[in-house]
Order: sequence, then structure tokens, then C-alpha cells
Amino acid sequence: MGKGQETRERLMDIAEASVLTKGFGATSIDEIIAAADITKSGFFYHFKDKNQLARALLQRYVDREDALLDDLFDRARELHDDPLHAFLIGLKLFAEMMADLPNGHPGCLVATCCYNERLFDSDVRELNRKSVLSWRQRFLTELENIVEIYPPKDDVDLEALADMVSGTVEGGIVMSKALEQPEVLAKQIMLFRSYAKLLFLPAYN
Amino acid sequence: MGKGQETRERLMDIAEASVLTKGFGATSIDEIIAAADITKSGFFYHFKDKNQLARALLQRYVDREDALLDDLFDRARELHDDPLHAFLIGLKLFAEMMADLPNGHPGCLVATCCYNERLFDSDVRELNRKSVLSWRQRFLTELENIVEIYPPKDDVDLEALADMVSGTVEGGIVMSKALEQPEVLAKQIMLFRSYAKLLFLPAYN
DNA sequence: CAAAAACTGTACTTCCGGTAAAGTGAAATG
DNA sequence: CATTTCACTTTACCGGAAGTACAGTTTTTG
Repeated sequence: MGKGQETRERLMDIAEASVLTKGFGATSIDEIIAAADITKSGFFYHFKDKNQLARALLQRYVDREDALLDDLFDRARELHDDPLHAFLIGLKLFAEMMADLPNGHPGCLVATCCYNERLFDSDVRELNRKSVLSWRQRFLTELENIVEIYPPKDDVDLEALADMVSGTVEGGIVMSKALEQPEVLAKQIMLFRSYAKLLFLPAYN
Repeated sequence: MGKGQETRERLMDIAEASVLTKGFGATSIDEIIAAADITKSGFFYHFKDKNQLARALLQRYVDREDALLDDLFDRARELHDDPLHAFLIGLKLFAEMMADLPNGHPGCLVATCCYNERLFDSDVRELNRKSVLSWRQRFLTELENIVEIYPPKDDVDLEALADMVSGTVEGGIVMSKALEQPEVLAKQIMLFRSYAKLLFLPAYN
């Protein structure tokens, strides 16, 4: 990584932490450059404006989350051949990971974008949409493998059910932040897991 | 309502619409006063600063949502004596109401506050916490009445389950906004309802 | 060593949140 | 009927933040 990329990443690290705790609007460029010990011109050499920073932040964020989920559910599939059990293990691992964050989940940039729409251009909105759709696709595939073996005990739209994973995480983060209780997020994921058990597992009656 | 109250409400109406679509940071006072046809000093006569506006907005918002949910679940209890069935009817009515919003749910001020922390003082954060806790209490009471009759088919923490209602709504709103598909929210509420059925209804096996 | 990359320095513009203080018309109050 | 209070307007100003312009300087790299 060249020196330019290094500085760029450093700026993004500082910005991301600030955006996730204070919101995008409350994160000033002056503050970022002070923390990064760089001049304003230096900042604008890397990002032509705040929108470009947002775009880069979101792109990096969704790439990382994607890689993280890939690892996690790959690992779950290594632990169990059956798609349902692998899914349930994956959810458990996910919940544990969320519970292990010492100060709670820092927040989700996707949600930040939703509640700060105006700050972002159509590129950012599109990127946001795509990332949510990729989560939908990821879990939909997983669920399709499950229903082939386990007929669901209630009439559910698999696409909506796939979205429920993302929704549970987004909602859980909001609840955790509002209540200032980090453990809420993990508990919500475990409740979704309980739903998956009741819906698919034959033993449950 | 005196003339002062009328102007105040008008300012809040304009501000609320803008905050929910663009976020708090992107909503400028200049823009509000232009739309309300009032001077800047006029605005600051009603609200001493932007924090006070946020506080008033959030208070009004949670009061309205509370009244709305009171009506809805009261109505559901009129339609069925059994607490579980009344709860399921209430959820259905809720989902229908969310589906009927022509342009989708405008967004939730509670979540807006979570993703704009810095803009708000501790009063606002406390108000936010209280409002989430009041939803928790509302649904917890409902669930306690249910478990007295219907033993749950999985080991769940009722408090977390009560929070899942709020979480589903918050998550559903984020998903709807990110995907630009208003129907997602109602579908998510119906999935939570499906979970409640599987968890409590004996007929399901 | 030369060129390109990665900045610094200075100066300026616009928008926004917020303050200060004097003034004004309408309506309530005594 | 006079006076006070309410609900503003007018004018002028301040500081912070985003962003521009552009010339100059250091650092890296081929």
C-alpha cells in the first residue's frame, strides 16, 4: 500500500468512527483533519467533497461486512452439513460476535445513509440499495436450500424472511443505541434464530 | 389554540417532514422559516435552538405513536377476548396500516435520533430511551397475559420478545427506505406475527 | 535525477446556526 | 381607555464549517 492509500485509509478510519457515533452531519472535516494531522487541502486531495467520503466509507463498510458474513457462514457450514443446522449455527456465531463487541455495535452505515438521505448523492443511495439486496440474496439462497429439506410450518415469503435477517440487525442496532444496552442486538438475533427453529425444525411442536 | 401555538405547530409540521426525509442535519432553519413564511427571529422566539426543536418534535411524535397504538390494540381487544388472538389481530391491523401509507412510512424519529446523536442533548436521548421502554412495557404486558394461557414452544425472554416488535418496525423502516420498497415494512410485521403464531398457538405443529 | 504523487499554505466565499437589541401591531387585561 | 403582554419583524452581526483556487513544497518512485 502506497503512502497515499495509507493516508486515505487513516482519514476513513477516523471519519468512520466519528460518523458511527455522532452521525454524518456532526462529523466535521476540520475535526477529521485535526485527528489525522493533515491540512484541509490534504483532505480534499483525497476526497473531492463530503459525498465522496461517504461513498468510500459505505463501499468499504459493505465490503468488510460481506467478507465477515462469508467467513462466518462458511465456518458454520464446516461445522454442520445440514443447511438448516448450518444456518442456525451461523446465526448463533453471528449473535456471539455482536455480543462480544465491548461497547456495542458501532452502528450501521446503511442505516446512517437512510436517516441522512440528503447528504448523499444517487450513487450512494444506489450503493446502499445494492448492499441490502446482496444480503437478501445471500440469505435467500441459504433458505432455499433449507426449504428443500424442511417444509416450513407457516406460509412465508422466503424473500421477506431473508430480509428479516437484515431487518433484525438494523432494528437491533437502533434498539441497542436507543436503550444504551448493547446486549439487545444479540438477543434479537437469537430471537430470529428461535423463529427459524420453530418454522423449520420438525422436532419442535 | 392561540396564534402562537398555531405557528409553533406549523413550524413543527414543516420541520418534521423535512427531518424524516432528509435527516436532521440536512434540515436548515432557513429552509423551515422560508416554508413557514416567518423570520429567523420569529423561529427563535418559539424554539431557543435546534435542540429544543428536536425535543419538541420527538415528544410530539412519541405521543402520537402511543395514541395510535393504544387505539389499534384497544380495537383488537374489542374484536377478540383472547389475549393471543387479540395480539395477532392487533399486529395484522398494524401491518395493514403501515401498508396503507401511500409513500411508505416516513421514518422514525427515534431512529433518527440514534443516528444523529451529537445533535441532541441528554434530555433528547433520555426522552428517546423512555419512549422505547414504554413500547417494551406495552407489549410485555400483552405477552404476559398470553403466556398465562399459552405456554411458549421455545424458551424466550419475554422482554426481548416485546422489544422485537419495536425492532421489527425500526428494521422494517430502514429496509423499506434502503430498498425504496414501502411494502417491506408491512411484510416484516407479518413475519413477526408468524413467529408469534408458531411460538404460542397450539394448533401449529 | 526527473517526474509524478502527496501534500502544505494562504486566502477567500457561501451557508448555517445562533445572538443582540430595538421596534411594531394586535389582542388581552385591568 | 391605557397598558401590558404576546407574537412577532427588522437590522446587523458573529463564528464555524464546507468548499474553492492556486501556487508552492516535500516525498516517493521509476
